[in-house]
Amino acid sequence: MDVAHAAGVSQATVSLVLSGKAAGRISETTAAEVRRCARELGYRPNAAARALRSGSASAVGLVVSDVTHPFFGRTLRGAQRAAWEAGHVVVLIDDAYGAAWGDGSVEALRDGAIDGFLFFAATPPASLQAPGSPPVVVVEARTERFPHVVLDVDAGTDQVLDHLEALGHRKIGYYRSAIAGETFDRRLARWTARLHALDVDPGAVAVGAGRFTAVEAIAGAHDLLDRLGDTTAVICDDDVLASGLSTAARERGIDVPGRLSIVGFDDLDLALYASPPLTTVKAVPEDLGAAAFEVLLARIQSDERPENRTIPVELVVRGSTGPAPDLARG
Amino acid sequence: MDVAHAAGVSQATVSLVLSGKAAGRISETTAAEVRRCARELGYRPNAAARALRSGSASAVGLVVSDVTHPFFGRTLRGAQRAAWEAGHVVVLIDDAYGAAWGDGSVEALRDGAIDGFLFFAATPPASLQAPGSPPVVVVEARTERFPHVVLDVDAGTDQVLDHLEALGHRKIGYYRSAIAGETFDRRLARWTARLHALDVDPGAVAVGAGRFTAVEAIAGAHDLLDRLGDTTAVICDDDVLASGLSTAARERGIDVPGRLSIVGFDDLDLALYASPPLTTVKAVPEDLGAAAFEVLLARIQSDERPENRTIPVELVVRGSTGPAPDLARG
DNA sequence: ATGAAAGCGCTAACAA
DNA sequence: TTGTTAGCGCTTTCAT
Repeated sequence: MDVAHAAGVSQATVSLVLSGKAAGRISETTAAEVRRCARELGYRPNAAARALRSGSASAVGLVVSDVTHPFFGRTLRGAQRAAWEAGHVVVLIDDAYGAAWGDGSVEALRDGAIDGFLFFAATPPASLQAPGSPPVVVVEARTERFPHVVLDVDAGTDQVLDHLEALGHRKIGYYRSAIAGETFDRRLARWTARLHALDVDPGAVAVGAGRFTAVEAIAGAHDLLDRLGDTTAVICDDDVLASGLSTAARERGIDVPGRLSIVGFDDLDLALYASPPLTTVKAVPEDLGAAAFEVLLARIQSDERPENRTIPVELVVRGSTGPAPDLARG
Repeated sequence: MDVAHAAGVSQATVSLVLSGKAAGRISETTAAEVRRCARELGYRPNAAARALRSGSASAVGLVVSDVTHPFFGRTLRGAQRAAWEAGHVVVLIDDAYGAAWGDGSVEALRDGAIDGFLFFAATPPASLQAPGSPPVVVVEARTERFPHVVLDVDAGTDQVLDHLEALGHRKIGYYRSAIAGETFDRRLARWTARLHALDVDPGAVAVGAGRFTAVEAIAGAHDLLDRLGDTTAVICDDDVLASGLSTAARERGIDVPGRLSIVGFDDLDLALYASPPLTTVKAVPEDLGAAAFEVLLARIQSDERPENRTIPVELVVRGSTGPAPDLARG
């Protein structure tokens, strides 16, 4: 049960060898023997002791507003994988859109257990802004206080609007997220600016809001369709909402894209099941997650504030968008 | 910086108060003062030290075969929530269907950091069967070696088959998971038995296999449809596959449910976006996850092997199933 | 190239 | 009711 004893060396030697700090300090013969004994005895260093002594737990906390959303599942995968490769472990906290914060849940992740936090579209509690708090990186929200990693939603939204405009659409509606988020605010701002440029009153096109579940996305979409008017295209804050809109339109017999073009965001698997498949803005959430971890790691290791990162996105045109109909004639 | 000092008591008193073991041992006056000082100084106990000393990290590892699958997102949420309420933290490992195991990833979750493991449709490595290993509970797979929590897939499959049979279907095909899993084997066994009872040769109906991504689910569905023959209904191992089949059928102009009935499994949000919405077996993955954590906790605390648990499921009939067509006439 | 020894911040047994 | 004390298993400095 005792590697040091079995190998006939001191505890310190074992530590050096097993933590990879033996180079130039311990003879290769000894090191090999230590490793052999460790393997034989099934020895694994105690993480708690290591964390206590070294002050680093090799663990980061991921706070996600909704583990259930397909986008976050993939972001999580990217972050988890990057963390794993860097020898870090990932602690998951599902915030359920703020439901968990009332009692200061993050604080419960006690010192010593976590080297830093990643917030995925969730807002870090005030306590993490205090000096001496563990480092924080925010994903998909630009903040002053923390370094962040975001999708290039401005460019994505512009591409969507360019595409629709090229197809002749002017009355472009918006199906928004009912969940607040800086990322959604940015998209809204681009859309508003574009409508103004087109000399269209944003109040005169169909707008709606929905939450990220099928039932609510479809219900919200019906509300929006009730007020469709002469709107010929709707851009959506994500593919869940877009799928809801696509489903609602089908339920009403509204032809997509003949009567209505729909554009999603994220390029989730969902986009391919819709009929017709959704034109959407392709993001690679795995990259987003991985980049976020890298930034956090840089922050943990260097103590300097790392650069913010922006992950590119790309418009993918599928069947849900088409030329604007001439409603005056139709 | 030092609560004991600030409150004028010993370190031990602080420990007792802050870990809730003060009842009947420390005066309420003292306890209140300690708590006040702790709050004032922003003191939080060091988790690593606590874990080292007490031998329990209050953390469990969740090994998931695919964080990206909507079913697991919800299962994860259930487990995470239950763990949180019990004061435990959840460490996430995304196995990516076995991709991560080559280098013995779980072993890297070093002793002292994890009190136990939950395996979601992933197979615990041999090392966790050794005596002295942390407790393991397996989710959605029945095993001899470990306690487990599963959905009642037998009952679910039977309900599906009853439903289809009542609608007059005899040639019932099967769209299987290309990913192996005990849960899928069970469903297959029920289906095989039923076909035999109906005097139908399982080799004579349409069968296919697919993976849980849109692209592969749709591709696999097309393969299956190539060999549709006189099959009038297909049951699917989950809603992802069923959605793929629904999409593929639409692409081919196959009427659902007029020509082909489709049944899914899980009742994911996906089921509602399909057209028509999918008849499926409703599971509540949050319950599954929560139950799994409870079983693990029981195992951690009592050291006895806890009872296995089975979570009930329920058939939800929607538009994707209908009476069997009379193919001879058609 | 290796060992001895101190101590990270807690908890629990024992004293008072 | 509270304080004293001895470690938990490691890493790290300082000797050798």
